[in-house]
Amino acid sequence: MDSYDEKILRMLMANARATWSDLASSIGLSSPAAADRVRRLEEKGIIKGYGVAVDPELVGYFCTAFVAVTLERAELRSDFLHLIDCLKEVQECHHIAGDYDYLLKVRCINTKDLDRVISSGLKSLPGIRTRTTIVLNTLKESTRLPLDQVHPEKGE
Amino acid sequence: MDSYDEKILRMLMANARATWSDLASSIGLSSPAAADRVRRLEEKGIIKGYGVAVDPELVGYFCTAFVAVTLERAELRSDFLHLIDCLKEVQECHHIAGDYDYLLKVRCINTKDLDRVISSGLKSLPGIRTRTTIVLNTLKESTRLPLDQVHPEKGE
DNA sequence: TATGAAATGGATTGGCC
DNA sequence: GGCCAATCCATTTCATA
Repeated sequence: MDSYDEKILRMLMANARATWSDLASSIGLSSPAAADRVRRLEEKGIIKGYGVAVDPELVGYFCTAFVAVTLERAELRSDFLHLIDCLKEVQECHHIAGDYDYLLKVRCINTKDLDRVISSGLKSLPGIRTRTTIVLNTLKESTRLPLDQVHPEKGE
Repeated sequence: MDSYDEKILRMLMANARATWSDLASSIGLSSPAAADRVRRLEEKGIIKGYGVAVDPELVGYFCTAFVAVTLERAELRSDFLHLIDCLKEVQECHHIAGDYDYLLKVRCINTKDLDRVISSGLKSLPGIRTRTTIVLNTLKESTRLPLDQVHPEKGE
């Protein structure tokens, strides 16, 4: 992870479909060298994959919500994690400190669809307690890391 | 937005660096047709961009938190939104229903860095109240939309 | 690990349906 | 809107440092 790698990550964060030659010239290396570095970043697991940012509303997803979850019995944990894995509407699942155990980010078609995910999906487990926070409007949503301070000793 | 476009989005969500010919053959079109469709999806705003998924911990970001924010006076709103825009550590900002006004997702180097973002960043505004929830572990984090039910009438 | 040149293969353009 | 064919350009490989 030197400054070339940082530039590569920054470039790919801005446009993952950039050609190797664009990538290479923008960071000041030859194409083979840039491609080699990207392959190594992939092998190290620093680059986990490439994706596309789709406007959720333009494809019919009008409802975003955060669902805080508490499991009333510890035995539920593995069932819960499996359920989360299967529910495509659950985009994120974080184990959190505080009053609740997990925080989920859920993306649905509308509130009726959210009801389905919560009532037929999550609540299909017994001893699960939820608190849902509806998102009224999303003002910022970036998958980019700050990348101001990359720790070089990591990822080697 | 017909079934070809849906397949394109699904393919790009899985690997945005796929070549045109891979993309084309996987959806059953010729390369120029596939490239045309992607260009149209970009023009319509359905595709907002392409990105790379970087492992946060492997580049030194060990702390994720959700910060709920309440603004005590409505006049703060524009200053707050400008601040959010500038703070690179704030990856997401959602206007929410409920006890708090906004929910932020924040990605930092460590808890000390989180303290800096909250104390010197957010709290630099007067009348702002926050409640921070630390993420202990992230079990799922995908930027993919479910895309099970694309509304064809939208995005035309 | 980087470079440069050669060979390969994919992307783009234009004509046509 | 899509296909095919031809041109053009990017990627990959290999030899070298």
